[in-house]
Amino acid sequence: MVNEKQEDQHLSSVKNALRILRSFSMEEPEKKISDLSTSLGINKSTVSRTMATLASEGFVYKDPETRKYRLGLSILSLSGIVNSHMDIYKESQSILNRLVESIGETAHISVLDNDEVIYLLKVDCHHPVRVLTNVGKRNPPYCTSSGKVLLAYSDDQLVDRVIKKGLTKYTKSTITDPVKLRAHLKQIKENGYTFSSEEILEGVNSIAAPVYDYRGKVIAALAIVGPKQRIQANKVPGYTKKVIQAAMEISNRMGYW
Amino acid sequence: MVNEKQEDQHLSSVKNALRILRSFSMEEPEKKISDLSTSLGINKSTVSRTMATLASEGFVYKDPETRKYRLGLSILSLSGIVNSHMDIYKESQSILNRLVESIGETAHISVLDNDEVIYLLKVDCHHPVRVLTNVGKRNPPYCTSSGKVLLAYSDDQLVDRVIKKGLTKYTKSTITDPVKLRAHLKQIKENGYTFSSEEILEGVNSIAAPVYDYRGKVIAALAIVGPKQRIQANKVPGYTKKVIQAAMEISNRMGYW
DNA sequence: TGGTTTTGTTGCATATAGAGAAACAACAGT
DNA sequence: ACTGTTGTTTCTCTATATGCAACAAAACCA
Repeated sequence: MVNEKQEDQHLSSVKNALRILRSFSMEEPEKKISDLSTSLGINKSTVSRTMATLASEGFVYKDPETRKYRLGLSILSLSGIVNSHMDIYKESQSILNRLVESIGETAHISVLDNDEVIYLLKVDCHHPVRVLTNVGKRNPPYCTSSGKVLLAYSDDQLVDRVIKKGLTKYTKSTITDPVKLRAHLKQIKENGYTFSSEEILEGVNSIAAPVYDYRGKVIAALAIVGPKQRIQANKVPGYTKKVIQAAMEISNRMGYW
Repeated sequence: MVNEKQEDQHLSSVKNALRILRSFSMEEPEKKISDLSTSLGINKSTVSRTMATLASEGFVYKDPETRKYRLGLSILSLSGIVNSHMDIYKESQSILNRLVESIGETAHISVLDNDEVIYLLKVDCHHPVRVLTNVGKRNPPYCTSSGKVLLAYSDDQLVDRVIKKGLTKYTKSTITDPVKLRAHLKQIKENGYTFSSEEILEGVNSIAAPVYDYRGKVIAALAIVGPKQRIQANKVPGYTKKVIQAAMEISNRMGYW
C-alpha cells in the first residue's frame, strides 16, 4: 500500500508520543506505563522514556495519589490558542447564548475532523436535567444531528468512507442501511436542517443546521440537544426555525450572505 | 550540570515536536517551517518531517489560505479530557457564574504551572467593555492578583525562582523590588486576598483569593478582573467579600472545611 | 512480617531511524 | 521570465531510539 509507505516516513518516536497522548479519553483519563505498553503495542521501556519526555514539557503529569499519568496543562494552554484564533469560536459564543436562553436546551457547534464529529463549543442550558456533552468530544457522524448535517453537505467520498467503516447500531433508531442514509442526507440538504430522535442515545433528541463560510461552504453545524420529553414533535418546527436562524447569524458573521 | 544530563536522556525528536507545539502562542498562532527552524534552532528538514508527523495525528494542520501551520483539533479533544476530569473545573462553573452575575465582572480560576499562572476557567461578564483573558493563557505570577495569591501560599523556593528570573516592569505599578514583593506576599497571606491595580496592564484592576483542597493546601486562585473605572477603591471591600466567599465555596466542594 | 507479583526504571548492544548538507522542487513576487 | 524564498526530498553517517534483560521499587497478599 502506498499509504503504509507514507506512514513509514513519519518520525516513529514522535508518532509514538502522539499516539500515547491521543489514547487518553474521557473514559480513561488516567494511564499507567504498562497499560499504554500493552494497548498500543509499544515496548515498556519506550513508553517509559516517552512519558518522561512528555512530562518534562508538561504534556502529561504523574498524579501523586494514583501514580498514574494524566494529561497536563500544556495541552490546556495550546487549546486556548486554538480557540482564540478559530473565527467561528469567537463569533458564535453570544449567538449560542441567546439560542440557549430562547429554547432552554443545550447548544453546540461542531465540525468534522478525521471523519468524526468534534464539538468545538458548547453552552449548557439551565435545566437540572440535561444531556452531557463536552468540548473536544468526538462522535460518529451518521447518528448525530450535527454529523448528519455535516455529512449531507460534504463530498461523496467522505460519505463512502463513513459507510465503509460500518454503521453501528447504537439504538433502535440508528440508521444502519447505507441506502437509507444516503437518501436521508439528500433530504437534509433539501430541507436545510435535520431532526434526530434517539439515534445514538436512548432518550435524546436533537436538531441541527449548517453554518456557512464566506464562500458558501458548510464549515460547521449548530445543534441543540435535549431529552426527548422536552424536544417533542410539536415543538420541533419552532425550535428548528430558531436553530436555522442562529446558524445563519453565525454564517453571516463568517462572511456568508 | 546534572540537569543537562537528565535533559539528554529525553527522546530528542519527541522533545523537538513538543517544543514546536509549545512555540505556538496567542500572538503567533501561525507558523512557517522556516520560522520554526530559525526560532528554535532546529534544522529545516527536521522541522519539516516533524510537522508532517504532527499533522498526520491532527496536532497541527496547514491552513490552505496562508500555507502556514496552525494547531489542530486533536489538541481540542485532549483539552476536553483535561477539563472534564479536573475536579476544580467541574465544581467551579456554577459558582463562578453566580459571582459574575453578582459583581458584573469577568471571573476566572487559575493555577500555577511551570512558574507561571495559567487560567483554567473563565466566565465573561456581560459588559460590552471587558478585559480579554483566555483559558490556557499564561502570565507571570508576580504582577497578577491570582499569581500573587498563589505565590503567597507557595513555598519560598518558588518565590526565589520567580525573583531570580527577574521582575519585569510592565506598568508603573508593577512590583519590581524583591523585598517589597516578599513583604507584599506576606501581607496577602495574612489578609487572605489581594487587590491589584494596574500591575500588568494599564487600566485593569483585579481581586483574587485562594482556593483550598481537602488538606488545606492552596491549589488555585479565584479572581475577578475589570476596568479600573468599575473596580474602584470604594467597591473593593464589597467585591472582596464576595470573591472570598465564592473561593471558599469552591474550597468546600474540594473537601476543605 | 516476609515472600510474591506486578510495575517502572536503568544499562547495554545493536540496528535503525533521525539529523544535516545540499540539491531539488514549488511558488510568490517583482 | 527571472530572482528569491520556502518546503520537500535524497543521501550518507552518526547518534539515538529500541528491545532485551536485569534491576529496583512498590503493591499485593497471606
